[in-house]
Amino acid sequence: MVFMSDVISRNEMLTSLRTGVPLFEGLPEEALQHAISLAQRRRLEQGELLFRQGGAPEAFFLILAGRLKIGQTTPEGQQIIIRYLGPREIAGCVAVCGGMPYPATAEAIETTWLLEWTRARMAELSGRYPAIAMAAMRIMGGRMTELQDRLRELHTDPVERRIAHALGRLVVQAGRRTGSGIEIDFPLPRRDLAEMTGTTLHTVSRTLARWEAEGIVGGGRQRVAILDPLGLVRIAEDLPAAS
Amino acid sequence: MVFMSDVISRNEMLTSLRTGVPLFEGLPEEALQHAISLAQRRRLEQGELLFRQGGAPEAFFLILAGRLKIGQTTPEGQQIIIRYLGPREIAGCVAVCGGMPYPATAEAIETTWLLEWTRARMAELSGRYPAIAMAAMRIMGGRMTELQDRLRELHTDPVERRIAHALGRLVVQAGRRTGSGIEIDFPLPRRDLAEMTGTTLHTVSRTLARWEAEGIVGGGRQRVAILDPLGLVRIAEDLPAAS
DNA sequence: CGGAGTTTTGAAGGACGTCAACATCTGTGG
DNA sequence: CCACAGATGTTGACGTCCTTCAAAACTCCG
Repeated sequence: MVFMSDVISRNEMLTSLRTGVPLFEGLPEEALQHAISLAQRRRLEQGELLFRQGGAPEAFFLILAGRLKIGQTTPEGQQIIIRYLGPREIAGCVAVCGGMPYPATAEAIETTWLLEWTRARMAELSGRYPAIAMAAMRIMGGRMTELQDRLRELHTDPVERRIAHALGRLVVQAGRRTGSGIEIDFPLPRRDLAEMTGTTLHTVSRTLARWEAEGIVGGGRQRVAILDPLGLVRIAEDLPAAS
Repeated sequence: MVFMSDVISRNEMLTSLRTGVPLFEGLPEEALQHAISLAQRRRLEQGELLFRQGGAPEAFFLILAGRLKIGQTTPEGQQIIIRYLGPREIAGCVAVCGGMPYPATAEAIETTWLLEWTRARMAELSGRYPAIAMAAMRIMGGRMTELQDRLRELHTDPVERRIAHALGRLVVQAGRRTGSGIEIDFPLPRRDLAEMTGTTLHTVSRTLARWEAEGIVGGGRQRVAILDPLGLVRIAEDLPAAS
């Protein structure tokens, strides 16, 4: 990955951002250059927090490389994971666009490079180039839809289906083909999978163990690989076991 | 309510929309007039659907009077309620702003008056007056935060606390002072309260019966009134019973 | 090799859903 | 005005999915 170097040229960065970045969808070249010229580059080590739940919305981020975990903590210390964010995705949009405190905490789960815009600069940009504001709204709309779907799942589906759905989403977002199947491309402890699906690590462990015996998933410590994607879909959608 | 008449003047409507409508926050008078001149007025009877989950995003709405229920249905027919929307709130923003199908279904639970903008007109407006786009983003941000909070609740809180939280939100949104307490100002069957909190009408019934015995809530068929708001907060926040 | 973090597995218990029956209210038509 | 049907709400008994509690095995890293 080109961003892994601290000394890449602006040109290299521009090239990689020109396509596949939802935030810049449909944005003219000149606007893209202007936007990037207003950004700060920033590096975050594994375990570092980018922002904290309840903190003032100071900046808005685009992930160049690495991965963030967005989570919420209850007053009692319970954690849940709202979502993971990877390269080309944005972070902090709810707070910065809405002018409210960050609703969740963002932690780097691996070394992460970001572009950072202050709130003022973001406002300036989205005023000058409406396409950026439109794109941000599209992104928020998509995330909102996903949240609604998860809310429904949590209401209506048993644990097993929720875990299957969560893995399905992770495959789309961070799946990497390997010889025998598709692997989730970052360390994913059972504990985190539990916090994504509203259950306990015990139940996740038991469920994965059963699936492993059935040849649906594999993997080791903090690793999950899907060996039989169709089998997983069958569980997620509660279909009868096709012979 | 002034809107209850089908024959109100444009001036009357303008006056009522000038303040307290989040969508028009900080909008200059001229923009407000322009926006309203582009809108269609529309009336919906109780039980009618405004839009359907999965439908193409045709229009964007501002509620003048009445109330909508936003819900999702699973393929198996299970229902959940995402939220209620009342006067001065907007509907359809996720779909229209994001250019995606409506993620949920909107049903009028009482006779409802709306302003309606087509997708094209909304795009035109938010391009011309960035303040409208900003306001829409603020609103979406707020709703997203609320969804995240509910997701966390559903993961971490027992049923009783979730019902208490749901009632708390309804009080803020649609509470009406009465002699003895605060009443939720629209018909709210146990069934709906269950679909808001991810439980069954049986559990809701049992819980409300217990609270009624403790003097915390009251009400009858499709009616809920909060008699002891502090008691409800105590349950929602899991505080020790203050003497 | 030791220690911390992660995962597995078993057993017990409980919160809440499911099933079932009944009560209550509302509106409709005779 | 009453009877009836249908929707809504109440309540009890029972079962179960999943959490909680507990302990041990495994893995990684210094």
